[in-house]
Amino acid sequence: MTAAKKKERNRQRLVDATLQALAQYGYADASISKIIEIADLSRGMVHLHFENKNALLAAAAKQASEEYYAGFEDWLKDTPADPQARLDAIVDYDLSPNVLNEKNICTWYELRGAARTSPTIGQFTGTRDAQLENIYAEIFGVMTADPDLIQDAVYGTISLSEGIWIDFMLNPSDFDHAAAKRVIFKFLCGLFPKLQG
Amino acid sequence: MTAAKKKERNRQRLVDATLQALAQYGYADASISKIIEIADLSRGMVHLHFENKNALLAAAAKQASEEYYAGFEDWLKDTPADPQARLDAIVDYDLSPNVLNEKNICTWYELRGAARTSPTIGQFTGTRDAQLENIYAEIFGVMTADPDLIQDAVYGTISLSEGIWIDFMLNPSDFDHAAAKRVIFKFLCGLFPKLQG
DNA sequence: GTCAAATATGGACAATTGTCCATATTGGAG
DNA sequence: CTCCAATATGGACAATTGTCCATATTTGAC
Repeated sequence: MTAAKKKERNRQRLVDATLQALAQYGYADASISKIIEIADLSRGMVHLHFENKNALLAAAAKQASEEYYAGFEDWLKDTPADPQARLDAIVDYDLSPNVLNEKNICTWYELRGAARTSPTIGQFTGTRDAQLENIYAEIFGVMTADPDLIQDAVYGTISLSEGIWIDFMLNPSDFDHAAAKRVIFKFLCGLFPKLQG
Repeated sequence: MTAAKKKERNRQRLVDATLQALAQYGYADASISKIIEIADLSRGMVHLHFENKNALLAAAAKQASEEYYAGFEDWLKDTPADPQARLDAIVDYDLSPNVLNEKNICTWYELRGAARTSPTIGQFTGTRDAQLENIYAEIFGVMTADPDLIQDAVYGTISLSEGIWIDFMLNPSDFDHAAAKRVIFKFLCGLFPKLQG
């Protein structure tokens, strides 16, 4: 393996270890000591690859955000263009183990909390949120010309998903996939009676 | 002022300062140094009133939880018993500045994150959640006999409120009260067509 | 094989953390 | 007023934090 590849691999290990530490210990206790222990690398590596700890956290936030969309596009690539099918697929994706697993959800919760005091991290949590809004807005735009309805649908669907993720985080073992999907579609059907629930 | 009263007042200042520090700096940076600076008390006071820092955080979580319900009962005390009026009042309460203000929402977010690794804190965030479920379940129980519908309504309403609170936290200046209330009632009307909304 | 550059190691460092305690101040019963 | 217990102060303490650097190892061009 070339030197550049080895270096890149270690950088990646640091980012992955950071995400795991966030999920496992929370933002407050995701220290560099814990991160390098998970990554099985030495202390100096953080400084070699990143300006400081906050830059490492930002890189982790960036990756978490990008992973969501990479999986998203892959999940939807064979989905028909009609709104019903696409909504169904998106909701399934958001409730699939790709997205809805303890590590992902907890990490995201911690990063969002950190975003409040760290603009560098907020940049990445914010863009993920904005992208998701656009995706929903596009689909709902096919179903209605009423901009207020589109806005309500986007806002409601995202908020509802957000709340469901938090419920999952607080009580992963009790989580009821079917109920979650059913509730989201009950909301959507209330707004768009044409949809099948 | 008696000695006991002065002591109790200082204990209260510690708890209040803790909640403020959580909102202002986040759980990770809400150190004892910051807390006593906000409370304008000396370092040893934490140990006099609480076994350790975690007990102080737990007391803060307890108070935050209880304040929610104290305000809740006060807000609803003159509300008619019919479901429509009560739901309207509850949603208004959850969107009122009593509940939906930056300090409250940020504090709650931080405490919930901390609850994940601290059972002592989780105890209080958990009971608040459970109480809220009961309140909603009781109201929906008046509107339908279908237990599945009740469960979906409770789950959806709480998740949606939760998501809306997070949206507020992430973007308090852009928050649209009217839209939030409208979306919640669109959800409820989808489930219970009899509702006006 | 040689050697300079790139990469990695792990300890040093000041700053800050939560805990604890010796001391000072205050309150109120006698 | 006296004096002891209750309350409050602020510094000491080891542990841990994030940062930085001297040293070691590895890489790959020559």
